[in-house]
Amino acid sequence: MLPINDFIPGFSVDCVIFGFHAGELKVLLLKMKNWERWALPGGFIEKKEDVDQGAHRVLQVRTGLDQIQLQQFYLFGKKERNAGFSQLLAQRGVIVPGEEATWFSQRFISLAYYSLVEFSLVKEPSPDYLSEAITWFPMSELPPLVLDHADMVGKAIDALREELYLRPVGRDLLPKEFTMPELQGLYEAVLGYKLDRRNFRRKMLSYDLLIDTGTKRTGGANKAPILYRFDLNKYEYALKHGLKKAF
Amino acid sequence: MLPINDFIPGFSVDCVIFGFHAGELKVLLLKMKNWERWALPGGFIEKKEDVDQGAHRVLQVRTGLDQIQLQQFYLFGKKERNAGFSQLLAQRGVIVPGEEATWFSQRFISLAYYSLVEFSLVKEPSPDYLSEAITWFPMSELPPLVLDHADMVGKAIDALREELYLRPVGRDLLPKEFTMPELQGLYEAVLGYKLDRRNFRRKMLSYDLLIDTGTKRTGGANKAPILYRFDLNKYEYALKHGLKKAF
DNA sequence: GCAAAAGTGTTCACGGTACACCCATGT
DNA sequence: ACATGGGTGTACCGTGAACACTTTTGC
Repeated sequence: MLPINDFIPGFSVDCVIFGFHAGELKVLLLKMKNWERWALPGGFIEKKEDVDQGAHRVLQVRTGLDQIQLQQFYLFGKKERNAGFSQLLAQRGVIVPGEEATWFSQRFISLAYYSLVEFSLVKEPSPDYLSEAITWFPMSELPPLVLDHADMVGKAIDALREELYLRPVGRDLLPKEFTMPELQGLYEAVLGYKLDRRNFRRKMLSYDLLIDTGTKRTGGANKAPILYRFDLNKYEYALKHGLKKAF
Repeated sequence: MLPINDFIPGFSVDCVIFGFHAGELKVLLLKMKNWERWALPGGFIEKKEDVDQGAHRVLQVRTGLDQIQLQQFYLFGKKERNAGFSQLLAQRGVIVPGEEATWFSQRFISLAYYSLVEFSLVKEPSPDYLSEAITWFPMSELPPLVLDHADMVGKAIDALREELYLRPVGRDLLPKEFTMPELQGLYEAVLGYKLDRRNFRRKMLSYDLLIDTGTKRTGGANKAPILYRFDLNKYEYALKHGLKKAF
């Protein structure tokens, strides 16, 4: 099963993966085996790898997602946060008594990351030994989660909203090409309220991050919106230096 | 010595404590015993306490600082970050071979916090088993630090600067009563550049966080500046909700 | 009275907000 | 043609940036 002896004991990582689809912000969750509870993709870090690097590995193994930006946002370290969890896993036959149950019954602290990924990047990966399904859930309709994972999602969205104030968002959540209304929908989904169409467009264009591809998206019963893509160099620069100054 | 068995293995916390004095931003450092290197106040977390709670305890024990807001900002988890450190400690007789040396020779990951404290709160505490002195250093003249502690200071100041964009700063760094020029000096010290006196004043007053105490600071060969204090309720509110919206 | 530094005021440009109007597309 | 939703324009206000003048204090 798990190569328990290779892992840093008592330490785990969990990833809040945000996606954007059908005008809604979604979170990627794994279904626990034999249990009507869901969990963030997470796992353990090997003794011989960097923590950040291990987080990428864990995410890749459990969701198939590769080459994803992961952003640390909080270490969850309450003493009782996983008390009793090992028993619950054992009761449901997910783990077997012995070394494995002992491993899970340690006190764990967990470093949480969040990430923005394009919705379509997630293929249905083969379920692993802990999970039997992987699904996007809208932020507004999260199922019951294990442990403090609901807290994690809450703190992650807070962190993402703050990010929005200082840096652009969208490159990793949208397809390469997208329309202005789609980008606005994303901002609205993250912020949780509506924005003025015309002012949003002007403001976004003023950042000088968008390139007009010259093509339009046809198919709707309305004027075909312009397809844009991000100027990746300028986007990177804006990520590093922020969009504006306060003083 | 250390109650090693009570600690979470392989995990530590470190605190970047910022103070403000004589127009400069300073960092609180402890001098290593028998060694021309300095370290951030840090330590280990007990198995029976929350991580955040343990960080407060560590800070209290090593610096005497109590009732301090601590803000997590990054987990330092590079694999080799403390490789060889145990030997260095042993060579200098800070620790003795055996259980203690084994403890320190584990791979450690370290959660870093930053905090803002009023300069005068730090009394010279009795040095502990690892350190022989405790001193404020100006950000611009940091001495050689152990491990990745210089990185920690760097990332902490970055985090603090971002904080300045969204929330007020000053309550914890200044005395109860302070003048507008003093507050401006603090902002300039954090940001690293000068601000316009008149515009700063207007902007700060517009936040509606300051209360005119009615008294002035005399003693300088110039017009006596007004003493202000923060409206603590409004300050708390601003901390929670941020100073402005971007969208 | 003079230097030093604080308090107050004014002007200008730009960005944000709140609108109304026109245009392309599919049915 | 018409409904739908995207693109463009304008007027107003508030904030931020740049800058000049007056006031107070200690020597």
